[in-house]
Amino acid sequence: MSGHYTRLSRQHHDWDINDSNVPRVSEYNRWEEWADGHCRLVYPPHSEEAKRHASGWAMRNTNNHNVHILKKSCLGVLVCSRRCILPNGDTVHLRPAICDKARKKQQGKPCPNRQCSGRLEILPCRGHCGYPVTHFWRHTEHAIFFQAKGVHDHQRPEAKSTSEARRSLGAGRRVRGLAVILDKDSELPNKMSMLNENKRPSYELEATHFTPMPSPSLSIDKGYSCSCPPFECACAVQTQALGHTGCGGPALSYSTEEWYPPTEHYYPEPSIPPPYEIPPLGGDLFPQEESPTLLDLGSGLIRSLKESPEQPFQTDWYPQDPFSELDVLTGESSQESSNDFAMFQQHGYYYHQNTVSH
DNA sequence: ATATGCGGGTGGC
DNA sequence: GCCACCCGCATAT
Ligand SMILES: [Zn+2]
Ligand SMILES: [Zn+2]
Repeated sequence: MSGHYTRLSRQHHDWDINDSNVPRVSEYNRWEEWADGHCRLVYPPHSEEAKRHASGWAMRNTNNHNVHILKKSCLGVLVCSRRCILPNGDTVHLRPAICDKARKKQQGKPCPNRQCSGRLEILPCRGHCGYPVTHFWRHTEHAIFFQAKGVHDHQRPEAKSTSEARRSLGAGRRVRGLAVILDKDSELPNKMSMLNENKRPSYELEATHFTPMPSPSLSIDKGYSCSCPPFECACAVQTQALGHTGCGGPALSYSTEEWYPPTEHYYPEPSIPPPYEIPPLGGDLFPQEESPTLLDLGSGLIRSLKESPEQPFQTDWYPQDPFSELDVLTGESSQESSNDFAMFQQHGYYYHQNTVSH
């Protein structure tokens, strides 16, 4: 925080969140809700969003055992197991709850598209060497540094505001209005006898949410290298140059004390296939009882174990809550009855450890 | 109830 | 040691 600084008229990220000394910038980036790709941004110390470590992506705290740097990892997106297309052409891409307990309740719920028999499931993020994209936050007197690693290989979840709106609507009272659009049975509290199996989440309003494509951004990254296999990895991608969303802000001049030599080497991996596609219907991935439905979750232990080999990196969906199925999505429609078991195991694994690695 | 953070602890490499 | 994660606990909405 003191001493001399070397002026670098270079570009914005010549620093790394792990550097012992981060630069003192003279210009800040504007808030980037959907920062994607390997990027580094510097926000003003009073930026509300930055102070909240917010993001459009559903990021959860992770324990990196580093009190100076907050680390978060992406939870992916909540999609329909059948990848259905809504009447308006949109797809289901809800926001995974950050709270573990709430997230577990989301899974297995019926697809909000009442014409669809699918169920909601988490599409884990594997944008960083097969692992979830990570965000790092570091505060200094003069700025809040942000660094992301990896390229989301899934659609953007609905905005946080939308998610919150829904939650507040459905939580306390009976879902009305929006939910009614596509939803019908949810209107009736229908006693608690029924499992949330029948109640569709009040996610209908998602139907109008626009979807900006996954994050196909392909670009060259400078100053960043990834050690994962060329195939299947796009960690090194830096969205910055995209006019789109990635990060990258306009030049930001600042001075710093150190600068590490960038190691050029990235993998121009083609974008990930869009998660949204015409519903296979036929050879679907989930033959009905195979999908992580509520019931399945109940006996999920078995399921996850036997299917795990398929996924070298399954982030988090560890079906272990035998009751998650009975409950509803988020506050959706608090069935005033079935709540007892809800208070089962609640945790919210937030992990974070050391910061950025490669 | 859910969002966020914290931090000890485990297990793999 | 690094790192992804588990898990209980605390605080604020
Ligand atoms: Zn569907
Ligand atoms: Zn992601």
